[in-house]
Amino acid sequence: MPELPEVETVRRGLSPHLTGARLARVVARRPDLRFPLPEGFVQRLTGARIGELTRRGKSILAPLDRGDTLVIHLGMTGRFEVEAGGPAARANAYSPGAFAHAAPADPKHAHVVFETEAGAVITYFDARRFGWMDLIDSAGLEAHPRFAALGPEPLGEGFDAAYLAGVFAGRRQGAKTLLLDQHMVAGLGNIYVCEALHRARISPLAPAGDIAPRRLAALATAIREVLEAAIAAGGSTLRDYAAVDGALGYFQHDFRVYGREGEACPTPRCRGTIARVAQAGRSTFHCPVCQR
DNA sequence: CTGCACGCCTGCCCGC
DNA sequence: TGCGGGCAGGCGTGCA
Repeated sequence: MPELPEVETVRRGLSPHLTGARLARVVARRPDLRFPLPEGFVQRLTGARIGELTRRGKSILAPLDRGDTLVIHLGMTGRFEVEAGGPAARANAYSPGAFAHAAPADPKHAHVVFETEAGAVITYFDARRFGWMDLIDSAGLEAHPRFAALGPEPLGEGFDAAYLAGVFAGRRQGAKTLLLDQHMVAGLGNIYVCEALHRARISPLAPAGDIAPRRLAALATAIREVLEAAIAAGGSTLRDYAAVDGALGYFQHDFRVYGREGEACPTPRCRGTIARVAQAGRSTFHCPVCQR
C-alpha cells in the first residue's frame, strides 16, 4: 500500500483541486469499500466546502465546513485520478512523456467520484478495496478510535531517539514488526521499515528493547531521511501506485534492500547478500552482515 | 506481551 | 492456453 510518502504525494496532488473547493456532486458507485461508507455519505459531502487537506499517518484528511472531516485511507491499491477543470487544471497540467505515467485505472474499480464546482472530477479507484473512507466529527478527530492510539508523525516534532527508547523499552518484539505497528509510529509500511533499518544498520530481527540509545538516534534519523527522500521522488511505484496525474513514483530505484533478495549489499565495503525472511507473515529484506 | 494465522478482495506472475 | 498456488504496499481480530 501506499505508505506515508505515497499518501503524501497523493495529498499534494489532490490539494490544488480540493483545498478551498466546494463539492458540486458526489457519486458512490457502491455502498462499501473495506467498510461500509458512513451513513448519508453522499448527502453530507454534496455542497460542502473543503478546508486545507492534511495527512495523518497514512490517512488523508479533508475538513468540511459542516463540521465533519472526510478521512480517506488508500489501503493497498487505492488510487485517485483527476480530470481537472478551471485554473487548477492549467497550474497542474503535465506534459505527457516528460515523466513515466501509469496506464489509466480500470474503470470497473472506480468506486467514488467527487466533482468540484470548479469542474475538477476526482475519481477514487481501488481494485482490492482495502481502502476506506469515513466522515468523522472534526472536533473529535484526535479522540476517534481510528486516530486516538496512532503513534507520532515520523516527520513531526516528538519523533526522536528518546521517543523510540520509551516505546521500545522492555519489548522483545523485533524492531521490524514494532515499527510496522502504527501505534508506535504513524505511516511506515513494509518497504520503508526495511529501508530505514538497513540505513541504520539495525537488524529487523533485533529485539527492540535491546537496541542501544545511540543506535536509536541513527534509526530515527534514517526513518526521517528515507521518508523525505521518497517524498521528493514522488513515492515508490511497485505496481498500482501513481500520483493523481498518473505520474509514477521513482524511489523504487533507490531501494537498498526491498525486493533485492540475492543482490550484493549496497553498504560500502560490506560483502553481504540481501536476504529475505518472513516476519509476522510479511517479507523482510535485510543484510545479515551489516545489520546487527 | 508475543508470534502467528487468517480474513478482507483482486490481480498478477510463475510453474506445470 | 488453462489452472492452481503463492505473492502483494494495510490492518484488525483471535488464538495459543
